[in-house]
Amino acid sequence: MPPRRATPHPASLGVHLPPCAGQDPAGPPDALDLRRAVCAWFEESARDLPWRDPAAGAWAVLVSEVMLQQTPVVRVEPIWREWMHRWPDPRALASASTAEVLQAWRGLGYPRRALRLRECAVVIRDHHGGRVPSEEAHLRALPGIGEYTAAAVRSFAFTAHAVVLDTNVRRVLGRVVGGEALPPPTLTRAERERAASLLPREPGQAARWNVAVMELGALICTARSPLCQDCPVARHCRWRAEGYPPDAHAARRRRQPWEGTDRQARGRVMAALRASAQPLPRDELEPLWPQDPTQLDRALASLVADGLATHTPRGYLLG
DNA sequence: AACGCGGGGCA
DNA sequence: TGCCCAGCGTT
Repeated sequence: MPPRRATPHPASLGVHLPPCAGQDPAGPPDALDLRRAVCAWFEESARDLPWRDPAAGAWAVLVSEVMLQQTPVVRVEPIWREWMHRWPDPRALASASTAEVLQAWRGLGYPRRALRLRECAVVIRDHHGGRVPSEEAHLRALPGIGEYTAAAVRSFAFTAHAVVLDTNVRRVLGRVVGGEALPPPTLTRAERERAASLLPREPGQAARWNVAVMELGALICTARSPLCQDCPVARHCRWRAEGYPPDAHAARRRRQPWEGTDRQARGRVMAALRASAQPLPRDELEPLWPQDPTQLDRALASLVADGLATHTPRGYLLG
């Protein structure tokens, strides 16, 4: 049984997806068993996340996906609810100010995503009649929407046939099919081909599989300490069968430092700007980063360049 | 292909 | 402390 669990009732996805039946001939012979097991597990163990509500709509899905880029679900959920209440559709967000949007993004990290999300809203309003597009090319043309997010929106919001390859899916497939502890540092063609070969041909089944395998990676097949005892596909898992060989790419995986970096300085400045209703003179910013005034200036300049801060005669402002 | 970009929680 | 998290855009 999964550790943090879930809901008294089965989770739902999209509108009328068929149950995970399985006569879909795509993929290796084993694939059918694999899919059935993962989907059955999902039915009873999935988290009841609000953006999976069938009534949520494509805008809700798009907002959730952008927020979830490199940010854990638990931190996204309350902010997502707030955004949906405040800006229930693209037109609403398109009318919001930069400062409002950045203020409301608090705690999620990577605040440039908030600006891009509002830009998405403007483009959707001006070029797509206020509705989230479903074509891949149109989605990819939106700021901040890359390969993963476009596929996720197409699959989850439009029940399209799309290969959804996030960090969870990559890890699950890498382990179960590839026998590797962790996926390579950058997404490879081989991974795309593997995922495509496992994707059910029928779009509804594909969408179901996508969300189910992603959830498995999030709850059971976790990066740090996988719960193989509770895993519905442990008997299919090559990594397990081969005795859990260590991460082959460990040497090439590089960690990003934090202490003393420009990123930390930027974050500190942003927190101060968010907390202040009025412009902050540079003198009042200096105590935030006493160790290196040059670095502070660099951080300020980059924030202004990114559109996250404005330099007025009276000081720096959010947005 | 590699790098910059937040921030919090947990082993 | 190091690692991880439903990645993207730029170089």
